[in-house]
Amino acid sequence: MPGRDALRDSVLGGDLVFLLARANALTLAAANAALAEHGLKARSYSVLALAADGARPTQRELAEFLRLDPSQVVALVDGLEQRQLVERRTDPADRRANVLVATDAGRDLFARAQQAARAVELGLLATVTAEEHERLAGLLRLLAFPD
Amino acid sequence: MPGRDALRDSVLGGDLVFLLARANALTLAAANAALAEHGLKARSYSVLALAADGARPTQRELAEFLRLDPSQVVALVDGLEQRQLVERRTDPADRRANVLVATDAGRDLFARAQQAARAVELGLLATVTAEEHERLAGLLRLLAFPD
DNA sequence: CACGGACCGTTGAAAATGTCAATCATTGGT
DNA sequence: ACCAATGATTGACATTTTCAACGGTCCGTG
Repeated sequence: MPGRDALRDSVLGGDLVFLLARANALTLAAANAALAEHGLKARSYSVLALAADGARPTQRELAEFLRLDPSQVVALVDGLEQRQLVERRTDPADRRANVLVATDAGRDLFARAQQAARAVELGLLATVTAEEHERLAGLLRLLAFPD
Repeated sequence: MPGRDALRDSVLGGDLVFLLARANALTLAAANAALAEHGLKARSYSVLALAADGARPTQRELAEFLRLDPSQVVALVDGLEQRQLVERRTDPADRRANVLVATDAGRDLFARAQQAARAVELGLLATVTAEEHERLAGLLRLLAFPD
């Protein structure tokens, strides 16, 4: 029987793809748990966040940014729109496209949910200095946005 | 119309959970593409890896380590066993448990797949020094294994 | 020793996600 | 004015996730 962490010291222990997958699974679960009290999940929180800070993204931009199929964005936006947290406005510059805008209620909810999200993030990295925290974010950005 | 990266500079740009999700999605896709020529995906590669380096993990240990439901491990191991890459041996110390062992063919395939995996990882972090690469792995380990 | 509760692997079903093609309205270039 | 390309939407389909139930085994307690 391998000790509790014989596996951790195996080849996969240095495998970035695996570490990313596992870290993602754990943090996603933590985030979903914290967002649940606001009726959100990481996905809907992300959409609300982008709508709330005035970037006025189209659904296609949302899909690309969140790495979702456009049809998944439809469902996500439907949910938020039914709760009156977000509005679809047809883009005056391109009437095929919908631009997402948060309602006042949406911004309010986001502000509260964001605190929960921040608390989770700090909890996850409680053992690390703010400097290392930022370094991690920077390295992840490199992986998340390879230009 | 937000510039190509107005979204990137939004609140989510500093959201660790989001960055992890996106980085995971991209690296997973890259890894799956590279492993496909060996008939593997990231999941089956991980199982094979753990079987191949002699840790002799039980399926339950595999499930916990890979953050999968035990029933998913069944399917994964079934696939590898049918291809004779891996064997189930009932643990002599606990006859309820199966211990996973790679066959010679399994170890061979793993050796080849591992090269592909390493190449992907280096490609993903090509813009970064080896030191930063290792620092990233270390920080991810903190998130992936919060003890 | 026998019992009973806990645990391992397996199965099967249900729910959630992901992927894809087809469609309609609109755009932009020729 | 045409037509290929694009954004959103729908519906179908595959894959993945999650859960409950089961038979076999283990182990501590009576």
